Amino acid sequence: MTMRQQLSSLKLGVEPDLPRKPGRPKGGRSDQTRERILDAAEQLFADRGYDGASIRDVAAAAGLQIHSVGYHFGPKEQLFDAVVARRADIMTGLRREALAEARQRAGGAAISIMQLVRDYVSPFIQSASHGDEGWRNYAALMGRLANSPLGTGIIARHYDQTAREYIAELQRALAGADPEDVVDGFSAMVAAMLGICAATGRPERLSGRASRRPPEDSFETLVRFHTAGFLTLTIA
Amino acid sequence: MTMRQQLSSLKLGVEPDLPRKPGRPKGGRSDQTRERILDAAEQLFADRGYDGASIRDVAAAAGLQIHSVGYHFGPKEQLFDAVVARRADIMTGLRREALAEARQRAGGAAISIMQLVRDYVSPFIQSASHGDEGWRNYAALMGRLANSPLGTGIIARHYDQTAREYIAELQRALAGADPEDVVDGFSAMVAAMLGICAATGRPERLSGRASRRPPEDSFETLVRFHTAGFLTLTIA
DNA sequence: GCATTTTTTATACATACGTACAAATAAATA
DNA sequence: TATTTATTTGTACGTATGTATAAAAAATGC
Repeated sequence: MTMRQQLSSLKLGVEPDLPRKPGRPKGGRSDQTRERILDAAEQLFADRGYDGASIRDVAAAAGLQIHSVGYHFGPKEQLFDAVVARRADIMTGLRREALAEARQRAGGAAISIMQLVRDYVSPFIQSASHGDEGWRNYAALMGRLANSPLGTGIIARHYDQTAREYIAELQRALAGADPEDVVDGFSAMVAAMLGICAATGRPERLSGRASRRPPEDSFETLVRFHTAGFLTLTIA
Repeated sequence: MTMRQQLSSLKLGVEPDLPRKPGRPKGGRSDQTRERILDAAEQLFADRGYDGASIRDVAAAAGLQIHSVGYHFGPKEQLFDAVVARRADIMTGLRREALAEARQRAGGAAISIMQLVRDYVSPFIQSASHGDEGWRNYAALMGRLANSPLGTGIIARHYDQTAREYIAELQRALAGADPEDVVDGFSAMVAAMLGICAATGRPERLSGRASRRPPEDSFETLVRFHTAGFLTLTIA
């Protein structure tokens, strides 16, 4: 029995609802099907990676036949991109909104480092900890994607623009700091954010804790920790 | 043409040397074969992930027939573990050595935060930047493994013990800080370390730089940044 | 010098994969 | 009511996968 087969026998959180009959569904039922496929793909890609999750697994987890996935999303790569894009758009919206508000409050002055760190990281960690299972799967998927060649292009497409805006504000608030250092600090912050939400169990093992520390607690630590890190970059 | 097939046509750094004949090679030639297989597997696992790299690809990259891989390493999972283990042992040795020296220098007193950060991170970043191609591939592989379920057990097996020793020293140096915060800081440090060596090209894109920043420069920034982060944890 | 061991090649097998095609069915449209 | 469109099912195809078996060939050991 291969590892993939072992994994395939795992229960998935996406309940198959009902076996459905062929035929055009009434109303926008197809949108619902698309969401179900994306949910199932999100979980499987997060758990097993792009190559480890098959289209068959996705279809089965969504309670559909194989070809329905291809019908709605085309080839596998497009399905993967659709999974990432769905919540990336939401995430980017939240971050841009927070940035706009912070800019307004600052009224022309530089935004504080702590505020920038908080505003960038908070939507992700809040979604991953308070959101539904889909958000948790999405967070795990993004963590897995972070250092992989496959993820690079997708992340660039969906997240780089907003990242650059935050970096510009960080550099403004850290006048005198080497801009490259600020980028490194930003990268460190993102890496820590993804690590917190990955739920690998490593922090528990390293601290001897029995249960997982609430991501909100780690979030507060992350904000303090990385704010201090950024501030030290101004000291040449 | 599938994506995997496109990738398969890429040139690999492991040159096939010569087609060899069957039969027992003289001397410890088999050790050399094992190293070649590990080198090829290291690169392919780093580039394409566990499921994305096939045993056939590994064998071809090493200039061998398919079954030679299975002969030397058994099933695929054992090959993967052997790839990780080979350099993990070296890395762990360097870190423990550095820690022992630092303890001796401190002579019973707590080791400085900056020293601990430097000693833990330095072997990895130095190997990944000054070492041969194998070390670069290994660093990329570890980054890819960091947030994946598959990597969790392997990392635990090879890296947790040393990590706990460093964390204990960090907690000693940060008397008064919440031990859980220290673990979060350590996790952040490791995540940043892996991100620097992943060579995804994202820092270049975010900073507008044409070429990659030398990892040594990022290393110095990481040390400063994370030392400041740890120090702020003592302020309740 | 002959038998044994080690390592490699060559081939085979059952399964899983991504994708495509044809048919069926129900809603929407006219 | 007749036609079209949208969506799902069922099946099929060629290829790739992990693993196993059999054979061959070179070095070693007695």
